[in-house]
Order: sequence, then C-alpha cells, then structure tokens
Amino acid sequence: MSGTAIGGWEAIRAEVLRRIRTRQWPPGAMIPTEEDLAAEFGVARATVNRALRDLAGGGVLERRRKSGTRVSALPVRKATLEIPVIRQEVEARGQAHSFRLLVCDERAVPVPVASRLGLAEGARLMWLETLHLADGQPFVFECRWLNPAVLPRPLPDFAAISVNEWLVSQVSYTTGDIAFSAAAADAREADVMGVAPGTALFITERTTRTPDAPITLVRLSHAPGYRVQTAV
Amino acid sequence: MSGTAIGGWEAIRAEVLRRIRTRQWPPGAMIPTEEDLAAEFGVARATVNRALRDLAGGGVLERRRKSGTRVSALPVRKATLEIPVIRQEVEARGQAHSFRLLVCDERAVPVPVASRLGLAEGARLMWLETLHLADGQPFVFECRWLNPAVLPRPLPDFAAISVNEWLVSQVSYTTGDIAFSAAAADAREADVMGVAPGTALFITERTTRTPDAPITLVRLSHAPGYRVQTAV
DNA sequence: ACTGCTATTATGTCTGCACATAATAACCTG
DNA sequence: CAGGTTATTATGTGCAGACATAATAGCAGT
Repeated sequence: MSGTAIGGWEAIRAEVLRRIRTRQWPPGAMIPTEEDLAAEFGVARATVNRALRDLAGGGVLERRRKSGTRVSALPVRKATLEIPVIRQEVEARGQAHSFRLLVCDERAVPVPVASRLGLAEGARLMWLETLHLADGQPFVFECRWLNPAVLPRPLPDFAAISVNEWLVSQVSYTTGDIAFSAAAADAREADVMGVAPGTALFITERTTRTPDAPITLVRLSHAPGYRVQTAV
Repeated sequence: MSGTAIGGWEAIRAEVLRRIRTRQWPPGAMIPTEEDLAAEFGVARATVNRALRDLAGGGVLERRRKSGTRVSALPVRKATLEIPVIRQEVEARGQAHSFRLLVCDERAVPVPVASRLGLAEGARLMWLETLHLADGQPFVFECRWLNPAVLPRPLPDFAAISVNEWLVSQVSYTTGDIAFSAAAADAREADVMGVAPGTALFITERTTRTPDAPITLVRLSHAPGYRVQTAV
C-alpha cells in the first residue's frame, strides 16, 4: 500500500514512537528510509524528516547519513530544564518575593575562581551576596562574582533591583554553563539561611560569559526542601 | 536591499541572535516578519522559519500567530540535561563500573509511594537496592520500586544485569518525570555509601510509567562530590 | 457601549522538487 | 590482495508556492 494518509508531522512522530514503544522497531534496529515512510504514510519526505529529526533531537533515534536511522540502543534521555529568574520562581509558588543585599564590594578573586573564569590571577571583581526571601523566609542565598568591565553603565543600586534580574534584562542571551550539586551548609550559609551548619543544601552554580570575557559566576544555595523537577 | 544572501538556517539564527545580543532588537521588542527577514537575507521564508523556530524553542524568542515574533522580555533559559545509564556515566569518567545487588524482594508499598504512582493502597511491588561502584568506590546507591505486572517475562537475574540497564533495553521510551534535590544521608545510606550519617548527598528521583500503569520509581543517592552539569 | 461577524495578517505546516554532504559499498589498479 | 578512487545512497538542507490556523482589528447592527 502507499498512502494511508496520516496527517501532520506530529502524527507521523506519534506513529513512529508507537512502533518503537511496541517494539515493532526494537532498540538498535534500523527503521525504513524517509522515502519509504513518506510513501507509506502518504506524505512528503520533508514531513517525515521533520518527525524523525524531532525524535532524534529527543535521543530516541540516531541518524547518520547514508547509514540511515536506527532506534537508540541505550537511549540517552534528554530532559529540558527551565531556569527562571528567582523572582518568577518564588511567585510561581504563590509566595511573595523580596531580597536583601548583604554585601557589595570589590575584591581580588581567589585563584580557583580566576582560573575557572579565565582571568589573570589577582584580578578584581565585584562581589555580591544577596538573600532572596519567599514570604519572608530564606529561599536562596546568592553569592556572585561580577565583572564590571563588561557591564553597561551606569550600574544600578543593587539594593533596589536584584542583580539577578538586572543582569538578564541588560546582558541577556549569553552563553555559559550550569551545574547542580549538594553541599553541607558552611557557617556563613547556616547563619544567613537560618539553618544548622552542615544541613544539606541544594547548590546551583552558573557561569555566564560573552564570547570575549566572563560576565558572572554565581552560586545559589537553596533552602532545604528545594527540588528542581521536570517531565521527561 | 533584498538578497544579501547569508547562507544556511544556522547562519540566519546566528545573525538574529547577534542582533538580539547587541540589543539592536532589545528584550520585549517585536522583530520583522518572516517574510521581511527572508527578503532581507535573500533566503526562502521556510529557512527563516527554521531559524526562528529554533530560537523560540530555546526560549530566546516568543512567537504567536498574527501577532508576530518578539524577543523574550524575561528569558526563561532552557538547559537540556542528558541522563545516561549509570554504567555509561561511570565509564565516561574513565572508571570501571560494577554493581552489587543488595536487596531484591517483594513488599507492600508505603502510602506516599502508592499515591505518587497512582496505585491502590496496599499494592505490592518489587523492591531492589543496588549499589553502583566506580573503580570499586561507592558511586550511586539505587533504591527502586518496580512494577512486575508490566514487565516482559522472564525477569532476568538482577544480580547479573543491572536493573537500570535491563529496564532501558526492555521497556524503553516511556514517559515520566525526574527531580533533583539534596538530602542528608540516613543511616542506611551512610552505611552503604561509606560516609558519615548526615553527609549532604545529591538525590535524583525518577518515576517512569506507561500510559496505563506505573513501571518504576527510583531514588539515586549520589556519592559526595557528584555534580550534574550542562552548557546553556 | 456592547456584541458578533468578517477581513486581515503572521505564523504553522505541507508539497514537490533540487542539490549538498557524509558515509558506505563497489570497483579498479598495481 | 591491499590500498586508494569512484559510485551509490540516505540524510541534510534549500526553494517556491500553497493552504491552514490562530489571533487580532475593524465594522456593522442592536
């Protein structure tokens, strides 16, 4: 047969996914070529391509020119996390966001930080400590190195607008990386967050850079109970 | 002018991104229509569409029919995490993976677990505790509820093949969710992982389900120092 | 004002065709 | 038979044109 006429690339994707899930196309197996599938479903090859490309993007399929398309044997599941601004995160929980600027000065960066940011040893950056509150309770303790050399002037009053928010509105859409880990609260964190020293805290670390220079390195210590969750 | 002939949808994407980064198109601003951009760049509208759709997928642009395309005001950054099988994760670090099956039996699920999986109270599931080792050192302590009703038979010897790996090869491509958090090691975790009770551990929790029934709920307690990292 | 219909508009997607590219298979030659 | 060259093949991407769809704006009638 040729032309069972399923409609839309999402329908194609769904059908392919169904065949994979039912093991009609088991892990590691090759699937028909785009042309064959296009003929079977009665659509253009571009439509099949769209569906298969989407599945490949999700790690379900592996595609190689000339070889063809195979079902991933050991699927590397890909989850996409949304990383909102802290204020949005708090407000999404239905709580009121506020923050307190605890420290804001300029100091020489420690060697590990300098090397991680690709700066010369002994470079000086701004150092900001901000405590974010949800309904008045400590939510996140934000410690940030900030490179004033790459920032637009004038710098605002960071006691009035959160660094976090000012940055995304001013130097948005940059590259960088993000890491999650767990750590015991040190004395400073325990004091600021109002928890016992040694409490397990969820830590988010982000570096942000322009193509030329580092912009910021931030460490967020989240209050106990914090989770980052997403559907797969 | 019409037809500056930049080539390829990735070039279009790069150019659009450049204009956004340089604030030529500031956050919240509308950008020209696909047709206009196609004319300006001297490409087909489909090519512009591909580029803009990709940027919208990354949270940089917001698109709505009829309204047009605007630069996200408060960009919700999206990071994609790759979640490999534990063996792959260990081997990617250049270490040798091994594991020990500590517990494997059937028991009644606690109420919170049952409700989270959508099972009746008092349901019975398999319970497996597996310790994964990297070069002989504890790496991850895996505690898993497993629904035998939905699994293909015969079940293998989980002392010989890791549940983790058997599952992805047998009941692959299902839906579910994943969450990361931090927790203090309890007595059992401390004992198994060889750390002091109360040590901050990085926790990964995943539920997996078919459209009809839950498959598994797993909690991974990672050894101290573990980080999950990704580029943005 | 307010409501409901219609026209407009930008994006979403599809088709059919073409050529580019990468990876493999087949072949030819020494 | 080894090694390198060429042909084949499946995917990647491009184009132009078309229709579908959602959201908005404007207009008419009450």
